[in-house]
Amino acid sequence: MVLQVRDRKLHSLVWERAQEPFAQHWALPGGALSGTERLGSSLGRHLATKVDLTDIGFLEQLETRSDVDRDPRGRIIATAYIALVSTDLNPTIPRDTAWFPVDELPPTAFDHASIIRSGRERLRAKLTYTNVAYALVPVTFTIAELRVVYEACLGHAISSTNLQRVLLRREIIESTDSVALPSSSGGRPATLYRFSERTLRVTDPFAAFRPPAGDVDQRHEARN
Amino acid sequence: MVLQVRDRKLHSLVWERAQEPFAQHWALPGGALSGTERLGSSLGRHLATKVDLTDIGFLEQLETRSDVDRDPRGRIIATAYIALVSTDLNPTIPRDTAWFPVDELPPTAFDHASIIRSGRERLRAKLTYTNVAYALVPVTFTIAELRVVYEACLGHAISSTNLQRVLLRREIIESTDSVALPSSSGGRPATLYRFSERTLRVTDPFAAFRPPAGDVDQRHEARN
DNA sequence: GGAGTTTTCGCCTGATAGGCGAAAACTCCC
DNA sequence: GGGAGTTTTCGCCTATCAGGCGAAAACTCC
Repeated sequence: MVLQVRDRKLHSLVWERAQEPFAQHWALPGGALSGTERLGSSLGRHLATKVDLTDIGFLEQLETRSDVDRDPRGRIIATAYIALVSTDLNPTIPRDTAWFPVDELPPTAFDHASIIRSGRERLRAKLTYTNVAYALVPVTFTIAELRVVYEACLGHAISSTNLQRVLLRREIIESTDSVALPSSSGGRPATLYRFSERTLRVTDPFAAFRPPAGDVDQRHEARN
Repeated sequence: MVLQVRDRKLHSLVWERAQEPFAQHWALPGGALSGTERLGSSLGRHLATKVDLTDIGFLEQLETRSDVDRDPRGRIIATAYIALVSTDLNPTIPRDTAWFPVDELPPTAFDHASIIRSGRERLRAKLTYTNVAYALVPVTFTIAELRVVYEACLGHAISSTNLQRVLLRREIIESTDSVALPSSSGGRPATLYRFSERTLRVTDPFAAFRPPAGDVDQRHEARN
């Protein structure tokens, strides 16, 4: 499932199926697994050949569906992934492919609508306690741009004041020296920000239940 | 992966393999998927037939492994699940089966050690922002018992004072009228508590980025 | 130069994690 | 029966962080 914020809405990349079952319905990109390939790289290959998407900022396994009747042809097991694409990319896509807002999906094939809902929830959750947003925006961005992305994914309005303060306080983003080009509508030119890290980092979800201060946590030294 | 807190440590149920590959190594319980079964019920069947574990309080898909070389016999794809068992259950298990502390694992088969690490991390995370602990303790329990469970899973000491206050404040647990039998070591008899809900409920991971107060969130009415 | 826009910053409030210590309610032993 | 020791529970206080509000800053356009 390839997700990108376009036109202030969270979109998913979908393919129109030519063959039965579900001909003329929209399906998530993907395909059968070759015998010598891992799931992750299989997805990368499918995307690179059909769409010119080579730099995916974030790729994560979502879940595996095994319902017996999810495919009328018989038992097909599918593992869904989430891929996030930055707003500054606009890959050329084949004619049978389209971006659809996740909240205004056309008739979908298989259980793909349900998978997309599940993926959106995962993304919503991760936005609030990780820095995944780095994969959804360019390397540098303004708070206003970042706000649009957060609003599209979370599905509700948020204040740019809060967004800026919270992310700065958590040291998830940091300001650069440069400012964005003044917009045509006037207003103070926005500072450009960047993510301090562009790899996944989780903010401790709760202060609660943390080890007491000064505890060295001997039992789990090899934390990873 | 069946997890239970025993003797103040988080344990995983493992089977000793009789056949190659990895004969005499310990592996996670599980088996091949029958043609007409979903992954979840397949796990239930495998557990019920070999071990008398019928009431699993919590069962959740963890992840699917697809590395080409994870099984020397060839490409085998495996989907791992997490099952949580309450401390008051002690199922009879076959002779080739054992509970091992997740931090003191014997030589394990395949990538199962890595899967167990991954599962432990998932459990740690969920303990801090959900009420999953309901599946690890009996219906009623004392704060001291609950603390042992949390400490075993989190891997560090926590204060029962804080645990009690935080979980009560979040309305995750509530006190009952009864008290536990006085322990032989003396001390004030502990109040018995229960989880207000015994189905998974997530505490909002952060206050940040919430919809502004009074916002009805029209765009995501059909939240599920 | 003034009006309108957008961004940024500072001040304050409210909620919550969590440390510390005292009180409560027991058992055991002399 | 009266300590002494244990364990649980409660109250008080503090530190941290989300977040509302408003003012100042820095532009464009007329």
